Amino acid sequence: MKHIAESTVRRLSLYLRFLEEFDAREQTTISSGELARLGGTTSAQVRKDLSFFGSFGKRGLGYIVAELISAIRAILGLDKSWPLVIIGAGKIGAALAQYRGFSSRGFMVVGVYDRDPARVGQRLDGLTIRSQDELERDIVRLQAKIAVLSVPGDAAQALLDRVTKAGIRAVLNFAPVPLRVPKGVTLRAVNMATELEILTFALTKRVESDTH
Amino acid sequence: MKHIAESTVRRLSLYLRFLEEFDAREQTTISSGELARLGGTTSAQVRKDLSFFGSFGKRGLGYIVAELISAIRAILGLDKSWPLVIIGAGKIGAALAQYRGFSSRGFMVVGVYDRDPARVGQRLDGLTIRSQDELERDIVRLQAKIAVLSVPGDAAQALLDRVTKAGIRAVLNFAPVPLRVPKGVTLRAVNMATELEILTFALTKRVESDTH
DNA sequence: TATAGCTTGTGAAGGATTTCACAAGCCAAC
DNA sequence: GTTGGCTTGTGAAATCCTTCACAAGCTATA
Repeated sequence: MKHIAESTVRRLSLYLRFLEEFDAREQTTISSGELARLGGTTSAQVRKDLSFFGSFGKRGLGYIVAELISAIRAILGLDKSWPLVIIGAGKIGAALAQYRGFSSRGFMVVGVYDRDPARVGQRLDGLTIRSQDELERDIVRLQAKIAVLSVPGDAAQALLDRVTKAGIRAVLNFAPVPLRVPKGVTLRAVNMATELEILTFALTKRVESDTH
Repeated sequence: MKHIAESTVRRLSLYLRFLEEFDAREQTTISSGELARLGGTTSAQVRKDLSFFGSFGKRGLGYIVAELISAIRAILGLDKSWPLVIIGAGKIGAALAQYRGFSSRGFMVVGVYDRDPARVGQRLDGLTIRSQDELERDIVRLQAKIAVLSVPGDAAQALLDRVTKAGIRAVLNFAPVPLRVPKGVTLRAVNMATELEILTFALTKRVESDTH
């Protein structure tokens, strides 16, 4: 398959959210134009995004909501269940472990780990916080491929190295440091400071261009 | 000024992080090649990113770390302090309110708000959770231009409308719903499900291309 | 069966971003 | 001061992504 841009995948995820809403309201068909309006893009963009993966619509009619949902789920890999481990049960890790939005989309938090012995054994919304010593064994046993890393920056790389050796193939990093992964492992970083800095850049530029 | 791509701003934020590390280690100069290696990009990209804003280096030598830090800070608007409000003191909101990484970069959490009367009045790391009724007054009084929105999806749009009317000009949205902002307001969304779906897409595609 | 009214799927065009490649310029050594 | 070794800044080329525009095809109606 040709390389797919991240922007396309991101939009597919967005379309899926709208489609699920439409499905709940029992609307059966939808046009690329409607999806585009909701998603803040153009109808051509919607059709192009989908066209990389096949043709799912009916000319003159649009898309059958239920069918398109299945199609996008399959494209994104959401037709399977994904066990994931959360490493670091601090503020962010705990918030994520208790976030309800995951299970509805096929993500299953199967383990939460912390290095602090005081935290190990505490319960977090149905899960018991486990020692980081158990990480490798659990990842192999549960066949987890996805890890969420929410530990202090100085611990992140070492833990990442350990879990990729144990079989983790995709990592969502919340630690505010850039990390290296071996080939074949996908890494995404969510960095609060960077997000805010993109905002201040926009604010700063706006003020400047107002005065010129 | 010509339009600047978001990818450029994102990289500048990343360079800044490396530069601050170098500064702490008292290294005085750095070349575009070194920055590129750390940031996972190319030296030409680093130089091009900077060239939109001026020329900050010395040929044959590279960049003076301290000077480049000041320059990038000014570009991103980090040479001022930015008061920000956090709306919603649930798990995510509370985690953000207690996150230490903000203040070091010029962001000052000046208020945390919740609609739940049981939460109002509780203390959160030096701040008292306030009622959402106070939002407008506080935003005007404190001249806050940035809001972090960490409320349930169904409450997000109404709160966003209120705070933009009160003077908020940039919003970081953690609610898992797409939002609309008036012209002149910058909106960024952080959506955990989308981030994970980009990972599963990568995982799924990898498996497929392995078997073909 | 023919027609009118929509909507998809997709090459081609256009626009944006990244990479290339090299002239210009600085520093250090002698 | 001259030379050698580096590194920047930047047009031009290449690549990537989005938008345009229209033929193809579906549905409904008569």
